Amino acid sequence: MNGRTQKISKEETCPQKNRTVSEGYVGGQTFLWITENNLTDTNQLGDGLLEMIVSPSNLNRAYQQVKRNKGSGGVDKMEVESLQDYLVIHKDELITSILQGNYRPNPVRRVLIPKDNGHRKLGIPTVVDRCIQQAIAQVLSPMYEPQFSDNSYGFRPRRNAHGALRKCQAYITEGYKYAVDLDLEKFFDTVNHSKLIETLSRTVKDGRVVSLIHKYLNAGVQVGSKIRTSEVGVPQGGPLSPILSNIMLNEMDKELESREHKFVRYADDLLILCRSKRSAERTMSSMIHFIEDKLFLKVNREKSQSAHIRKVKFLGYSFYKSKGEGRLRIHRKSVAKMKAKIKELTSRSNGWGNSRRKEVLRQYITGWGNYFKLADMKNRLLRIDEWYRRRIRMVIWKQWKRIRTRVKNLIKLGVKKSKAWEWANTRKSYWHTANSFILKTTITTENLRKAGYVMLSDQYRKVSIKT
DNA sequence: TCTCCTACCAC
RNA sequence: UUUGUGGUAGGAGA
Repeated sequence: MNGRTQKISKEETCPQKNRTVSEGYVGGQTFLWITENNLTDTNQLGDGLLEMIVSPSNLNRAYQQVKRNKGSGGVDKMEVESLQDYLVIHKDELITSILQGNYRPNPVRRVLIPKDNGHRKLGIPTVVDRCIQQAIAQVLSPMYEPQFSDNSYGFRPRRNAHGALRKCQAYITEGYKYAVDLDLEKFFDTVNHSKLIETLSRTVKDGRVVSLIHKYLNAGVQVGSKIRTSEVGVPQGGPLSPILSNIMLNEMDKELESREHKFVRYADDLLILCRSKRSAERTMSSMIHFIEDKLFLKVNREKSQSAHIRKVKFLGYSFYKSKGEGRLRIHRKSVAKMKAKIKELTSRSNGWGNSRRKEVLRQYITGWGNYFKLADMKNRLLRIDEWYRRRIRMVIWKQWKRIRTRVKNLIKLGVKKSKAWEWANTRKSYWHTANSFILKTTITTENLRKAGYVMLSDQYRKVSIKT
């Protein structure tokens, strides 16, 4: 199964490794291996932002990123494998049409993916558009990073969910026991274009860049063979979308900061910490007002609440306070999800082979345990482990039961008793060794306790890294 | 120490 | 069945 991937990586890494052979005649641009065939036009680098975006080094980095992600194609069905060939041929006309302002992005391909409730709408741009969007994002990111809030953690370099959770924990320790949990309804679909463009042009002074981004917002979606225009929303699926969402919601962050609220935001998930129930309620209604009237976004009132910190769910965790300190625990929905997944992996994965099943389980458990390692849960860890062991035993028992009924049927049909039981025992020992192997080696206390130890060492690391 | 690749997890 | 960030494990190399 990994023969294919090895082959691909060999084929694709070789030209990159060998790129230095051309160093002699292409001078300073050698590291841009897309352009090494035709780089007569590299001295168009000005100080304009658009020129920075279409500069060979930036476009090259963007291309590399798009290729690395190995996403599927957009409406033109071009895949990332053929992207390089396309770019070396059409790079010049692409760049000039972008610079002249007559580049028209393709509409995005509509893909629906199942979510917990309902489905999520994705808009997948063509691979070429993903490159250009990535190039824009790469230039915008360093411009915006300094002005983004310290309390915003989603979609940002060197920031993660764990940082957001640590911050919540710190606020709770400081005595903020009530929280406003605001859920922005279908955030990506409801972004108001003119508000976003207005916010954008406050920082992005190059009007051509703003207009290019505007074109991406207006590119529309293709459903079947029809192209539908998009007056609101930013397509969920483009490299530009995450930073645009942060640019939009940075306005909200600034408002919260000017009101001196304690808050933590992860993408469109917002938690405002308050000292009292009354102030939480007041904050919630005034922030809903602000978000809907000033930012023209919609707040999902059913999912939003102001409540004691024990009741809120944030990034898969929930909170409580013990001995004056804020603590984290795994929200029960996350535990339920994990159980469902393990159930699926242990029972419905027939025909996968045992080593494969063991490997998949190990990967899932380590990933899961690693994400939820911030939770205070020695007891919880052991409970999960116990549950898992019972689950495996049950699977073994069920299989044995199935074998026994089958043996009885065979005897009824006239098969010799000894022959039937001999067969049964070989089946039994097969299943038993298969499953007890998993029981012993995959998860168990060792693996889960390891997650607990990692948590402790991580606290040390966290202190030193996190300034 | 660093670079690159794969796989998985969370949001 | 997509994008982004971060994390974990494994592999190849100097």
